[in-house]
Amino acid sequence: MSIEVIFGQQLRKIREERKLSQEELAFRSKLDRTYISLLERGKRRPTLNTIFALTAQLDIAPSELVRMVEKNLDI
Amino acid sequence: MSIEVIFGQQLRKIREERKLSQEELAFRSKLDRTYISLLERGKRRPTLNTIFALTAQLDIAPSELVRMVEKNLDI
DNA sequence: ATGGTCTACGGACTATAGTCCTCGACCGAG
DNA sequence: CTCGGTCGAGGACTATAGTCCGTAGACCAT
Repeated sequence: MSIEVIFGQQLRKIREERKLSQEELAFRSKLDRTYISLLERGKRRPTLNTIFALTAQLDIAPSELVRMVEKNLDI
Repeated sequence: MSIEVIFGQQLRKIREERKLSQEELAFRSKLDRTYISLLERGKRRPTLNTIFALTAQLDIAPSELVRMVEKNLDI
C-alpha cells in the first residue's frame, strides 16, 4: 500500500478516536475541509508542516503518526 | 525556529554523519541535487513521501528524523 | 418530507514542491 | 596554478499541495 493511503487511514483513525469531524479538524488546523477529505482518502501527500499542523490538533506527536505509517506500511 | 529550518539542519547532520555528498544522497533518493541543497537550507518543505525517500537512504526511520525535528523545535 | 450533520467528489483556481540548467566560489591534492 | 569534488544560488519550468466554490448522498432525528 502506498504511503499516502496508509497515512490517510491512520489520520482518519486518530481523528475518529478524538471524535472530531473533518470540518472541525480542518478549522482547528487552519486547513481546508475538502483537503482533510482528500488526505484521508490518500489523494494528497502532506508536507511536513501540514503533518505538524494536524497532529498539534490531534494531541499526538508528529513522529508518532509517522511511526504508525511506517509500521502499517510493511503489512 | 521554523520547522523547515530545523528539518534542514537535522537532514544535513545525518547526511554528513553518513559521509554522503548532497549529490550522492540526491542520486540515491531519486531527487535533484539542488533540491537537497534547498531542503538543508530550510527553503523547502518536504512531503511525507520525500521524507521516506530520504531516510531510506540514510539508514534512519522517518519517524526518527521527525522526532529529531520535534525535539529541536522547542529549543 | 424536512432539517441538520457528515462526508465524497468535482472543477477551477493559487501557492509551492521538486526539476533542470547553469554559473561562481571554495578547498585540498597533484 | 589547475583540476575535480563539493556546495550555494538563481531563473525558468512542471507537477502537485492546498483553497474555495459547489452538489449530492447517507444517516438521524423530528
